[in-house]
Amino acid sequence: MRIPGKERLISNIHPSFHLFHPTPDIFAWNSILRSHPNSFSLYPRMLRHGSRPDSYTFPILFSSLSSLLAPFLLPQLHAHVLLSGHFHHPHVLSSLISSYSCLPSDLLLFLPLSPADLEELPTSNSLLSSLLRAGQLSHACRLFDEMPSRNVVSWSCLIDGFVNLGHPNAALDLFRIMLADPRAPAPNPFTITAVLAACARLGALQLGLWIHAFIFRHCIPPDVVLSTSLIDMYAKCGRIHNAHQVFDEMSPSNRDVTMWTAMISGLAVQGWAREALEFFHSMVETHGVGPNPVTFLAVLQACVHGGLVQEGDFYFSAMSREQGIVPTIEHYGCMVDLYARAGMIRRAWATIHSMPMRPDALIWGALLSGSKTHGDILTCEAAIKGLIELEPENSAAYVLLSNAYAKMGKWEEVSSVRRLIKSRGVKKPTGCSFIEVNSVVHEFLAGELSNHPEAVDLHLMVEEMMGRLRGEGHVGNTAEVLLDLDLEEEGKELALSTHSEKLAVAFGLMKTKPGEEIRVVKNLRICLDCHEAIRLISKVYARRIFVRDCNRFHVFNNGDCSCKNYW
DNA sequence: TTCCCAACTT
Repeated sequence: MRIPGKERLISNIHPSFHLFHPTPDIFAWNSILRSHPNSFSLYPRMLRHGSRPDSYTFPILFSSLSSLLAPFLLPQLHAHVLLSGHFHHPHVLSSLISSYSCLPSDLLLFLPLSPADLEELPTSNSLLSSLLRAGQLSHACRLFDEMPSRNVVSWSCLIDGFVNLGHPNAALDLFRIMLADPRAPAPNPFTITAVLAACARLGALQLGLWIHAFIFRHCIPPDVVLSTSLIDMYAKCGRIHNAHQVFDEMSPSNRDVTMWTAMISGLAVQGWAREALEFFHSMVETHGVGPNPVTFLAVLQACVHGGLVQEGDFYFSAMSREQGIVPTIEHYGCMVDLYARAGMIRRAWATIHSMPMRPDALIWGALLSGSKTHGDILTCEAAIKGLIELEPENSAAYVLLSNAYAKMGKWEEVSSVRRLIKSRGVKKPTGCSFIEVNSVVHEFLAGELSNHPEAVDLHLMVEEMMGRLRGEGHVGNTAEVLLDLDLEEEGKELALSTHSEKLAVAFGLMKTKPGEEIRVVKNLRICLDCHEAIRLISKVYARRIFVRDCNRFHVFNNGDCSCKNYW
Protein backbone atom coordinates (compact mmCIF):
# COMPACT_ATOMS: atom_id res chain seq x y z
CA MET A 1 0.00 0.00 0.00
CA ARG A 2 1.39 3.38 -0.97
CA ILE A 3 0.34 6.46 0.87
CA PRO A 4 1.17 9.59 -1.10
CA GLY A 5 3.12 12.15 0.90
CA LYS A 6 3.82 9.79 3.75
CA GLU A 7 6.66 7.68 2.44
CA ARG A 8 9.45 10.14 3.03
CA LEU A 9 8.41 10.91 6.55
CA ILE A 10 8.27 7.32 7.58
CA SER A 11 10.67 5.49 5.32
CA ASN A 12 13.61 6.21 7.63
CA ILE A 13 11.82 4.59 10.55
CA HIS A 14 11.51 1.12 9.26
CA PRO A 15 11.30 -0.49 5.83
CA SER A 16 8.03 -2.13 6.71
CA PHE A 17 6.48 1.08 7.89
CA HIS A 18 4.62 1.82 4.70
CA LEU A 19 2.64 -1.34 5.18
CA PHE A 20 0.78 0.29 8.01
CA HIS A 21 -1.99 2.77 8.20
CA PRO A 22 -0.73 6.42 8.08
CA THR A 23 -1.54 6.89 11.75
CA PRO A 24 -0.54 3.49 13.13
CA ASP A 25 -2.43 2.21 16.11
CA ILE A 26 -0.60 1.09 19.22
CA PHE A 27 -0.53 -2.51 18.03
CA ALA A 28 1.35 -1.42 14.92
CA TRP A 29 3.67 0.82 16.91
CA ASN A 30 4.53 -2.05 19.22
CA SER A 31 5.37 -4.22 16.24
CA ILE A 32 7.60 -1.52 14.79
CA LEU A 33 9.31 -0.88 18.11
CA ARG A 34 9.92 -4.56 18.56
CA SER A 35 11.59 -4.99 15.20
CA HIS A 36 13.71 -1.87 15.40
CA PRO A 37 17.26 -2.33 16.73
CA ASN A 38 17.00 0.84 18.81
CA SER A 39 13.32 1.03 19.71
CA PHE A 40 13.80 3.68 22.32
CA SER A 41 14.85 6.22 19.72
CA LEU A 42 11.42 5.90 18.10
CA TYR A 43 9.52 6.43 21.33
CA PRO A 44 9.46 10.28 21.20
CA ARG A 45 8.21 10.05 17.64
CA MET A 46 5.47 7.69 18.69
CA LEU A 47 4.38 10.15 21.38
CA ARG A 48 4.39 13.02 18.85
CA HIS A 49 2.06 10.97 16.69
CA GLY A 50 -0.35 11.02 19.58
CA SER A 51 -0.04 7.31 20.37
CA ARG A 52 -0.04 6.33 24.03
CA PRO A 53 2.10 3.41 25.24
CA ASP A 54 0.26 0.37 26.51
CA SER A 55 1.27 -2.64 28.60
CA TYR A 56 3.05 -4.18 25.61
CA THR A 57 5.03 -1.05 24.79
CA PHE A 58 6.89 -0.61 28.06
CA PRO A 59 8.61 -4.02 28.22
CA ILE A 60 9.97 -3.41 24.72
CA LEU A 61 11.23 0.04 25.68
CA PHE A 62 12.83 -1.15 28.90
CA SER A 63 14.74 -3.92 27.18
CA SER A 64 15.89 -1.45 24.54
CA LEU A 65 17.06 0.94 27.27
CA SER A 66 19.23 -1.70 28.90
CA SER A 67 21.44 -1.83 25.83
CA LEU A 68 21.61 1.95 25.48
CA LEU A 69 23.82 2.74 28.47
CA ALA A 70 21.78 5.85 29.19
CA PRO A 71 20.90 5.56 32.88
CA PHE A 72 19.31 9.01 32.98
CA LEU A 73 16.50 7.82 30.69
CA LEU A 74 15.44 5.09 33.08
CA PRO A 75 13.76 7.27 35.74
CA GLN A 76 11.99 9.16 32.95
CA LEU A 77 10.52 6.02 31.49
CA HIS A 78 9.71 4.93 35.04
CA ALA A 79 7.73 8.16 35.42
CA HIS A 80 5.89 7.49 32.16
CA VAL A 81 4.90 4.08 33.50
CA LEU A 82 3.47 5.65 36.64
CA LEU A 83 1.53 8.23 34.60
CA SER A 84 0.29 5.65 32.12
CA GLY A 85 -1.66 3.66 34.67
CA HIS A 86 0.05 0.43 33.58
CA PHE A 87 2.34 0.22 36.62
CA HIS A 88 0.67 -2.83 38.12
CA HIS A 89 0.70 -4.84 34.92
CA PRO A 90 2.99 -7.80 35.74
CA HIS A 91 5.03 -7.62 32.55
CA VAL A 92 5.46 -3.86 32.81
CA LEU A 93 6.41 -4.00 36.47
CA SER A 94 8.75 -6.89 35.90
CA SER A 95 10.60 -5.19 33.07
CA LEU A 96 10.78 -1.98 35.09
CA ILE A 97 12.30 -3.72 38.11
CA SER A 98 14.77 -5.75 36.11
CA SER A 99 15.98 -2.80 34.09
CA TYR A 100 17.38 -1.31 37.28
CA SER A 101 20.50 -3.46 37.02
CA CYS A 102 20.74 -3.56 40.77
CA LEU A 103 17.80 -2.16 42.56
CA PRO A 104 18.72 0.55 45.03
CA SER A 105 17.18 -0.57 48.30
CA ASP A 106 15.66 2.83 49.01
CA LEU A 107 13.97 2.80 45.62
CA LEU A 108 12.43 -0.51 46.52
CA LEU A 109 10.69 1.21 49.43
CA PHE A 110 9.19 3.75 47.05
CA LEU A 111 7.85 1.25 44.57
CA PRO A 112 4.14 1.22 45.32
CA LEU A 113 3.95 -2.56 45.23
CA SER A 114 0.76 -4.19 46.39
CA PRO A 115 0.49 -7.74 47.72
CA ALA A 116 -1.29 -8.59 44.48
CA ASP A 117 1.78 -7.47 42.51
CA LEU A 118 3.95 -9.96 44.37
CA GLU A 119 1.64 -12.81 43.48
CA GLU A 120 2.62 -12.34 39.87
CA LEU A 121 5.62 -14.53 39.11
CA PRO A 122 7.32 -12.23 36.60
CA THR A 123 7.19 -9.40 39.15
CA SER A 124 8.42 -11.37 42.14
CA ASN A 125 11.06 -13.11 40.02
CA SER A 126 12.36 -9.79 38.77
CA LEU A 127 12.50 -8.55 42.31
CA LEU A 128 14.31 -11.70 43.39
CA SER A 129 16.83 -11.34 40.59
CA SER A 130 17.37 -7.65 41.35
CA LEU A 131 17.96 -8.33 45.03
CA LEU A 132 20.50 -11.02 44.15
CA ARG A 133 22.28 -8.73 41.71
CA ALA A 134 22.52 -6.21 44.53
CA GLY A 135 24.00 -8.90 46.78
CA GLN A 136 21.02 -8.82 49.16
CA LEU A 137 21.08 -12.54 49.80
CA SER A 138 19.07 -12.60 53.02
CA HIS A 139 16.33 -10.40 51.55
CA ALA A 140 16.25 -12.61 48.46
CA CYS A 141 15.91 -15.76 50.57
CA ARG A 142 13.10 -14.19 52.55
CA LEU A 143 11.27 -13.20 49.38
CA PHE A 144 11.75 -16.72 48.00
CA ASP A 145 10.35 -18.25 51.20
CA GLU A 146 7.36 -15.94 51.24
CA MET A 147 6.45 -16.13 47.56
CA PRO A 148 3.01 -17.73 47.21
CA SER A 149 4.25 -19.77 44.30
CA ARG A 150 7.62 -20.40 42.68
CA ASN A 151 8.40 -21.52 39.21
CA VAL A 152 11.57 -22.77 37.61
CA VAL A 153 12.72 -19.18 37.10
CA SER A 154 12.51 -18.48 40.84
CA TRP A 155 14.51 -21.60 41.69
CA SER A 156 17.12 -21.02 39.00
CA CYS A 157 17.53 -17.40 40.03
CA LEU A 158 18.21 -18.25 43.65
CA ILE A 159 20.57 -21.12 42.84
CA ASP A 160 22.44 -18.85 40.47
CA GLY A 161 22.48 -16.08 43.08
CA PHE A 162 24.07 -18.41 45.62
CA VAL A 163 26.80 -19.31 43.14
CA ASN A 164 27.51 -15.72 42.15
CA LEU A 165 27.57 -14.48 45.72
CA GLY A 166 30.19 -17.02 46.69
CA HIS A 167 28.07 -19.82 48.19
CA PRO A 168 28.34 -22.62 45.64
CA ASN A 169 27.80 -25.31 48.25
CA ALA A 170 24.55 -23.66 49.34
CA ALA A 171 23.57 -23.58 45.66
CA LEU A 172 24.03 -27.35 45.46
CA ASP A 173 22.01 -27.84 48.65
CA LEU A 174 19.18 -25.80 47.17
CA PHE A 175 19.36 -27.83 43.97
CA ARG A 176 19.06 -31.06 45.98
CA ILE A 177 16.02 -29.63 47.77
CA MET A 178 14.53 -28.74 44.40
CA LEU A 179 15.00 -32.29 43.11
CA ALA A 180 13.58 -33.83 46.26
CA ASP A 181 10.53 -31.57 46.54
CA PRO A 182 7.62 -33.00 44.53
CA ARG A 183 6.01 -29.55 44.36
CA ALA A 184 9.13 -27.97 42.91
CA PRO A 185 9.37 -27.64 39.12
CA ALA A 186 11.77 -29.77 37.09
CA PRO A 187 15.12 -28.12 36.43
CA ASN A 188 15.60 -26.63 32.98
CA PRO A 189 18.75 -25.57 31.07
CA PHE A 190 19.00 -22.36 33.12
CA THR A 191 18.99 -24.29 36.37
CA ILE A 192 21.51 -26.76 35.02
CA THR A 193 23.85 -23.97 33.95
CA ALA A 194 23.81 -22.49 37.44
CA VAL A 195 24.43 -25.89 39.04
CA LEU A 196 27.31 -26.56 36.66
CA ALA A 197 28.84 -23.23 37.65
CA ALA A 198 28.63 -24.33 41.29
CA CYS A 199 30.33 -27.65 40.44
CA ALA A 200 33.03 -25.73 38.58
CA ARG A 201 33.69 -23.48 41.56
CA LEU A 202 33.92 -26.43 43.92
CA GLY A 203 35.67 -28.89 41.66
CA ALA A 204 32.72 -31.21 42.26
CA LEU A 205 33.39 -33.64 39.42
CA GLN A 206 31.11 -36.47 40.57
CA LEU A 207 28.14 -34.17 40.75
CA GLY A 208 29.17 -32.56 37.47
CA LEU A 209 29.25 -35.96 35.77
CA TRP A 210 25.84 -36.69 37.25
CA ILE A 211 24.49 -33.44 35.78
CA HIS A 212 25.92 -34.34 32.39
CA ALA A 213 24.14 -37.69 32.59
CA PHE A 214 20.99 -35.86 33.71
CA ILE A 215 21.13 -33.74 30.55
CA PHE A 216 21.30 -36.94 28.51
CA ARG A 217 18.59 -38.75 30.41
CA HIS A 218 16.16 -35.87 30.14
CA CYS A 219 16.99 -35.25 26.48
CA ILE A 220 17.83 -31.62 27.19
CA PRO A 221 19.28 -30.30 23.92
CA PRO A 222 22.79 -29.04 24.74
CA ASP A 223 22.84 -25.55 23.25
CA VAL A 224 26.00 -23.49 23.07
CA VAL A 225 25.54 -21.95 26.52
CA LEU A 226 24.90 -25.24 28.26
CA SER A 227 27.81 -26.88 26.47
CA THR A 228 30.08 -23.99 27.45
CA SER A 229 29.07 -24.52 31.07
CA LEU A 230 29.90 -28.21 30.73
CA ILE A 231 33.28 -27.40 29.20
CA ASP A 232 34.02 -24.96 31.99
CA MET A 233 32.94 -27.46 34.64
CA TYR A 234 35.12 -30.24 33.22
CA ALA A 235 38.07 -27.90 32.74
CA LYS A 236 37.83 -26.64 36.32
CA CYS A 237 37.55 -30.20 37.62
CA GLY A 238 40.77 -31.11 35.84
CA ARG A 239 39.07 -33.20 33.15
CA ILE A 240 40.26 -31.41 30.06
CA HIS A 241 39.59 -34.46 27.88
CA ASN A 242 35.92 -34.48 28.83
CA ALA A 243 35.82 -30.76 28.09
CA HIS A 244 37.34 -31.44 24.70
CA GLN A 245 34.74 -34.11 24.03
CA VAL A 246 31.86 -31.71 24.74
CA PHE A 247 33.56 -29.19 22.49
CA ASP A 248 33.84 -31.75 19.67
CA GLU A 249 30.22 -32.72 19.99
CA MET A 250 29.09 -29.20 19.19
CA SER A 251 28.96 -28.58 15.47
CA PRO A 252 31.68 -26.11 14.43
CA SER A 253 29.22 -23.57 13.04
CA ASN A 254 27.51 -23.35 16.44
CA ARG A 255 30.65 -22.73 18.46
CA ASP A 256 30.84 -19.12 19.51
CA VAL A 257 33.75 -17.11 20.86
CA THR A 258 32.73 -17.82 24.46
CA MET A 259 32.86 -21.54 23.92
CA TRP A 260 36.28 -21.31 22.26
CA THR A 261 37.47 -19.07 25.08
CA ALA A 262 36.30 -21.52 27.74
CA MET A 263 38.36 -24.22 26.03
CA ILE A 264 41.47 -22.04 25.66
CA SER A 265 41.23 -20.94 29.25
CA GLY A 266 40.76 -24.54 30.41
CA LEU A 267 43.91 -25.60 28.60
CA ALA A 268 45.76 -22.57 30.01
CA VAL A 269 45.02 -23.27 33.68
CA GLN A 270 45.99 -26.87 33.05
CA GLY A 271 49.39 -25.60 31.90
CA TRP A 272 48.91 -26.85 28.35
CA ALA A 273 50.13 -23.61 26.83
CA ARG A 274 50.96 -24.86 23.32
CA GLU A 275 47.62 -26.62 22.96
CA ALA A 276 45.84 -23.45 24.12
CA LEU A 277 47.63 -21.42 21.46
CA GLU A 278 46.82 -24.04 18.82
CA PHE A 279 43.16 -23.73 19.77
CA PHE A 280 43.39 -19.98 19.43
CA HIS A 281 44.84 -20.27 15.92
CA SER A 282 42.28 -22.81 14.89
CA MET A 283 39.53 -20.52 16.13
CA VAL A 284 40.77 -17.43 14.30
CA GLU A 285 42.25 -18.89 11.14
CA THR A 286 40.37 -22.08 10.41
CA HIS A 287 36.97 -21.16 11.81
CA GLY A 288 36.98 -17.40 11.38
CA VAL A 289 35.71 -16.65 14.86
CA GLY A 290 36.84 -13.26 16.14
CA PRO A 291 38.51 -13.17 19.57
CA ASN A 292 37.32 -10.80 22.28
CA PRO A 293 39.14 -9.29 25.28
CA VAL A 294 38.46 -12.39 27.40
CA THR A 295 39.88 -14.66 24.70
CA PHE A 296 43.13 -12.71 24.80
CA LEU A 297 43.16 -12.93 28.56
CA ALA A 298 43.00 -16.71 28.26
CA VAL A 299 45.73 -16.69 25.60
CA LEU A 300 47.99 -14.51 27.74
CA GLN A 301 47.35 -16.73 30.73
CA ALA A 302 48.43 -19.72 28.68
CA CYS A 303 51.68 -17.86 27.94
CA VAL A 304 52.11 -17.02 31.63
CA HIS A 305 51.69 -20.60 32.76
CA GLY A 306 53.89 -21.93 30.00
CA GLY A 307 56.57 -19.28 30.54
CA LEU A 308 56.21 -18.23 26.89
CA VAL A 309 57.48 -14.66 27.08
CA GLN A 310 57.98 -14.05 23.36
CA GLU A 311 54.58 -15.43 22.50
CA GLY A 312 52.98 -13.33 25.23
CA ASP A 313 54.62 -10.22 23.79
CA PHE A 314 53.40 -11.14 20.36
CA TYR A 315 49.75 -11.69 21.34
CA PHE A 316 49.64 -8.64 23.57
CA SER A 317 50.66 -6.35 20.74
CA ALA A 318 48.61 -8.25 18.14
CA MET A 319 45.56 -7.75 20.29
CA SER A 320 45.48 -3.99 19.90
CA ARG A 321 47.20 -3.82 16.53
CA GLU A 322 45.13 -6.39 14.67
CA GLN A 323 41.95 -6.65 16.66
CA GLY A 324 41.64 -3.11 17.94
CA ILE A 325 41.14 -4.33 21.50
CA VAL A 326 42.23 -1.84 24.13
CA PRO A 327 44.10 -3.68 26.91
CA THR A 328 42.37 -3.66 30.30
CA ILE A 329 44.10 -3.86 33.65
CA GLU A 330 43.66 -7.64 33.54
CA HIS A 331 45.68 -7.82 30.32
CA TYR A 332 48.42 -5.68 31.84
CA GLY A 333 48.29 -7.94 34.89
CA CYS A 334 49.06 -10.95 32.70
CA MET A 335 52.03 -9.18 31.18
CA VAL A 336 53.42 -8.16 34.58
CA ASP A 337 52.93 -11.76 35.72
CA LEU A 338 54.60 -13.10 32.58
CA TYR A 339 57.70 -10.92 32.95
CA ALA A 340 57.99 -11.17 36.72
CA ARG A 341 57.79 -14.97 36.77
CA ALA A 342 60.43 -15.15 34.08
CA GLY A 343 62.67 -12.94 36.24
CA MET A 344 62.38 -9.94 33.89
CA ILE A 345 61.61 -7.58 36.72
CA ARG A 346 62.61 -4.43 34.83
CA ARG A 347 60.21 -5.22 32.02
CA ALA A 348 57.52 -5.88 34.60
CA TRP A 349 58.15 -2.42 36.03
CA ALA A 350 58.15 -0.90 32.56
CA THR A 351 54.73 -2.48 31.93
CA ILE A 352 53.37 -1.04 35.16
CA HIS A 353 54.68 2.40 34.24
CA SER A 354 53.20 2.17 30.76
CA MET A 355 49.67 1.41 31.99
CA PRO A 356 47.16 4.23 31.70
CA MET A 357 45.52 3.13 34.96
CA ARG A 358 46.65 2.77 38.57
CA PRO A 359 47.95 -0.70 39.50
CA ASP A 360 45.51 -2.89 41.43
CA ALA A 361 46.12 -5.70 43.91
CA LEU A 362 46.50 -8.29 41.15
CA ILE A 363 49.28 -6.28 39.50
CA TRP A 364 51.18 -5.84 42.77
CA GLY A 365 50.57 -9.49 43.66
CA ALA A 366 52.03 -10.67 40.35
CA LEU A 367 55.04 -8.39 40.75
CA LEU A 368 55.49 -9.55 44.33
CA SER A 369 55.47 -13.26 43.67
CA GLY A 370 57.82 -12.91 40.71
CA SER A 371 60.28 -10.71 42.53
CA LYS A 372 60.13 -13.01 45.55
CA THR A 373 61.00 -16.05 43.43
CA HIS A 374 63.88 -14.21 41.82
CA GLY A 375 65.19 -12.62 45.02
CA ASP A 376 64.60 -8.99 44.10
CA ILE A 377 64.00 -7.70 47.60
CA LEU A 378 63.60 -4.04 46.70
CA THR A 379 60.85 -4.83 44.21
CA CYS A 380 59.20 -7.08 46.79
CA GLU A 381 59.16 -4.22 49.22
CA ALA A 382 57.65 -1.84 46.69
CA ALA A 383 54.99 -4.34 45.61
CA ILE A 384 54.01 -5.09 49.20
CA LYS A 385 53.74 -1.40 49.98
CA GLY A 386 51.47 -1.05 46.96
CA LEU A 387 49.35 -3.93 48.27
CA ILE A 388 49.07 -2.50 51.75
CA GLU A 389 48.01 0.84 50.35
CA LEU A 390 45.19 -0.87 48.42
CA GLU A 391 44.21 -3.46 51.04
CA PRO A 392 45.15 -2.14 54.45
CA GLU A 393 43.15 -4.91 56.12
CA ASN A 394 44.98 -7.78 54.40
CA SER A 395 47.52 -9.16 56.84
CA ALA A 396 49.39 -11.36 54.39
CA ALA A 397 50.94 -8.27 52.84
CA TYR A 398 52.22 -7.01 56.22
CA VAL A 399 53.74 -10.36 57.02
CA LEU A 400 55.46 -10.48 53.66
CA LEU A 401 56.71 -6.94 54.14
CA SER A 402 58.08 -7.86 57.53
CA ASN A 403 59.78 -10.92 56.00
CA ALA A 404 61.27 -8.81 53.23
CA TYR A 405 62.71 -6.34 55.78
CA ALA A 406 64.06 -9.23 57.85
CA LYS A 407 65.87 -10.60 54.79
CA MET A 408 67.44 -7.21 54.21
CA GLY A 409 68.38 -6.95 57.88
CA LYS A 410 66.24 -3.85 58.39
CA TRP A 411 65.17 -4.69 61.94
CA GLU A 412 63.86 -1.21 62.71
CA GLU A 413 61.36 -1.60 59.89
CA VAL A 414 60.44 -5.13 61.00
CA SER A 415 59.27 -3.92 64.35
CA SER A 416 57.46 -0.93 62.89
CA VAL A 417 55.47 -3.27 60.62
CA ARG A 418 54.55 -5.38 63.64
CA ARG A 419 53.32 -2.25 65.42
CA LEU A 420 51.30 -1.36 62.34
CA ILE A 421 49.63 -4.80 62.31
CA LYS A 422 48.61 -4.41 65.95
CA SER A 423 47.38 -0.84 65.62
CA ARG A 424 45.26 -1.53 62.54
CA GLY A 425 43.52 -4.62 63.86
CA VAL A 426 44.43 -6.56 60.73
CA LYS A 427 42.58 -9.76 59.89
CA LYS A 428 44.20 -12.92 58.58
CA PRO A 429 42.78 -14.21 55.31
CA THR A 430 41.51 -17.74 55.82
CA GLY A 431 42.69 -20.49 53.56
CA CYS A 432 39.86 -22.73 52.53
CA SER A 433 39.85 -25.97 50.53
CA PHE A 434 37.14 -28.14 49.08
CA ILE A 435 37.09 -31.84 48.41
CA GLU A 436 34.21 -33.84 47.02
CA VAL A 437 33.62 -37.30 48.43
CA ASN A 438 30.61 -39.30 47.23
CA SER A 439 29.09 -36.23 45.59
CA VAL A 440 29.21 -34.24 48.81
CA VAL A 441 31.59 -31.30 48.96
CA HIS A 442 33.51 -30.98 52.22
CA GLU A 443 35.02 -27.68 53.19
CA PHE A 444 38.16 -27.26 55.30
CA LEU A 445 39.40 -24.04 56.84
CA ALA A 446 43.06 -23.59 57.71
CA GLY A 447 43.81 -24.52 61.30
CA GLU A 448 40.29 -25.71 61.95
CA LEU A 449 40.41 -29.35 62.68
CA SER A 450 38.22 -29.59 65.76
CA ASN A 451 34.92 -28.56 64.17
CA HIS A 452 34.78 -31.44 61.77
CA PRO A 453 32.54 -34.40 62.69
CA GLU A 454 35.42 -36.78 61.98
CA ALA A 455 38.01 -34.61 63.66
CA VAL A 456 39.71 -37.41 65.58
CA ASP A 457 40.23 -39.65 62.57
CA LEU A 458 41.29 -36.72 60.45
CA HIS A 459 43.77 -35.63 63.09
CA LEU A 460 45.28 -39.12 63.14
CA MET A 461 45.42 -39.16 59.37
CA VAL A 462 47.23 -35.82 59.27
CA GLU A 463 49.73 -37.08 61.86
CA GLU A 464 50.33 -40.28 59.96
CA MET A 465 50.72 -38.37 56.72
CA MET A 466 53.18 -35.87 58.16
CA GLY A 467 55.07 -38.68 59.87
CA ARG A 468 55.52 -40.54 56.62
CA LEU A 469 56.64 -37.37 54.91
CA ARG A 470 59.25 -36.74 57.60
CA GLY A 471 60.41 -40.30 57.04
CA GLU A 472 60.98 -39.31 53.42
CA GLY A 473 63.10 -36.40 54.54
CA HIS A 474 60.47 -33.67 54.29
CA VAL A 475 61.21 -30.69 56.52
CA GLY A 476 58.37 -28.21 56.89
CA ASN A 477 59.19 -24.95 55.18
CA THR A 478 58.30 -22.59 57.97
CA ALA A 479 59.52 -19.44 56.25
CA GLU A 480 56.05 -18.60 55.02
CA VAL A 481 54.20 -18.99 58.30
CA LEU A 482 52.63 -15.71 59.28
CA LEU A 483 54.94 -13.83 61.59
CA ASP A 484 52.14 -12.62 63.81
CA LEU A 485 51.60 -16.16 65.02
CA ASP A 486 54.70 -15.67 67.18
CA LEU A 487 55.36 -19.38 67.35
CA GLU A 488 58.31 -21.58 68.11
CA GLU A 489 59.53 -23.79 65.28
CA GLU A 490 57.41 -26.74 66.36
CA GLY A 491 54.30 -24.60 66.56
CA LYS A 492 55.00 -23.31 63.10
CA GLU A 493 55.13 -26.84 61.73
CA LEU A 494 51.81 -27.53 63.37
CA ALA A 495 50.34 -24.45 61.71
CA LEU A 496 51.64 -25.71 58.38
CA SER A 497 50.25 -29.19 58.89
CA THR A 498 46.76 -27.76 59.31
CA HIS A 499 46.80 -25.73 56.11
CA SER A 500 43.45 -26.31 54.50
CA GLU A 501 44.83 -28.12 51.44
CA LYS A 502 46.70 -30.60 53.64
CA LEU A 503 43.55 -31.24 55.65
CA ALA A 504 41.58 -31.81 52.47
CA VAL A 505 44.22 -34.16 51.03
CA ALA A 506 44.34 -36.10 54.32
CA PHE A 507 40.55 -36.36 54.25
CA GLY A 508 40.75 -37.59 50.67
CA LEU A 509 43.30 -40.26 51.59
CA MET A 510 41.05 -41.33 54.44
CA LYS A 511 37.82 -41.46 52.47
CA THR A 512 38.78 -42.84 49.07
CA LYS A 513 40.06 -46.20 47.94
CA PRO A 514 43.79 -46.76 47.41
CA GLY A 515 44.85 -45.60 43.99
CA GLU A 516 41.83 -43.35 43.48
CA GLU A 517 42.35 -39.78 42.27
CA ILE A 518 42.13 -36.98 44.82
CA ARG A 519 40.89 -33.58 43.71
CA VAL A 520 41.14 -30.49 45.89
CA VAL A 521 40.19 -26.89 45.19
CA LYS A 522 41.77 -24.08 47.18
CA ASN A 523 40.63 -20.45 47.43
CA LEU A 524 44.15 -18.96 47.72
CA ARG A 525 47.36 -19.82 46.02
CA ILE A 526 48.91 -23.09 47.20
CA CYS A 527 51.82 -22.40 49.55
CA LEU A 528 55.36 -23.57 48.93
CA ASP A 529 55.30 -26.04 51.81
CA CYS A 530 52.03 -27.64 50.80
CA HIS A 531 53.27 -27.92 47.24
CA GLU A 532 56.33 -29.81 48.45
CA ALA A 533 54.33 -31.96 50.83
CA ILE A 534 51.67 -32.92 48.29
CA ARG A 535 54.34 -33.71 45.73
CA LEU A 536 55.76 -36.25 48.19
CA ILE A 537 52.33 -37.54 49.20
CA SER A 538 51.59 -38.39 45.58
CA LYS A 539 54.66 -40.60 45.60
CA VAL A 540 54.41 -42.11 49.08
CA TYR A 541 50.71 -42.92 48.79
CA ALA A 542 50.81 -43.62 45.03
CA ARG A 543 47.95 -41.24 44.26
CA ARG A 544 47.28 -38.79 41.49
CA ILE A 545 46.33 -35.57 43.27
CA PHE A 546 44.75 -32.58 41.51
CA VAL A 547 44.97 -29.30 43.33
CA ARG A 548 43.32 -26.30 41.72
CA ASP A 549 44.39 -23.13 43.44
CA CYS A 550 43.05 -19.69 42.59
CA ASN A 551 45.58 -19.50 39.83
CA ARG A 552 45.99 -22.81 38.02
CA PHE A 553 46.01 -26.60 38.26
CA HIS A 554 48.66 -28.70 39.89
CA VAL A 555 48.55 -32.36 38.95
CA PHE A 556 50.77 -34.28 41.35
CA ASN A 557 51.84 -37.72 40.26
CA ASN A 558 54.64 -39.93 41.50
CA GLY A 559 56.50 -37.06 43.15
CA ASP A 560 56.17 -34.61 40.24
CA CYS A 561 53.87 -31.70 39.59
CA SER A 562 52.48 -30.67 36.21
CA CYS A 563 53.47 -27.06 36.91
CA LYS A 564 57.13 -28.14 36.95
CA ASN A 565 57.49 -25.94 40.02
CA TYR A 566 56.72 -22.91 37.87
CA TRP A 567 53.67 -21.17 39.27
C1' DT B 1 0.79 -12.20 14.45
C1' DT B 2 3.21 -7.41 19.44
C1' DC B 3 5.26 -7.70 26.00
C1' DC B 4 7.95 -10.12 30.98
C1' DC B 5 11.33 -13.09 34.78
C1' DA B 6 16.56 -16.73 34.97
C1' DA B 7 22.03 -19.00 31.77
C1' DC B 8 28.29 -19.42 29.31
C1' DT B 9 34.41 -17.76 28.93
C1' DT B 10 38.74 -13.57 32.90
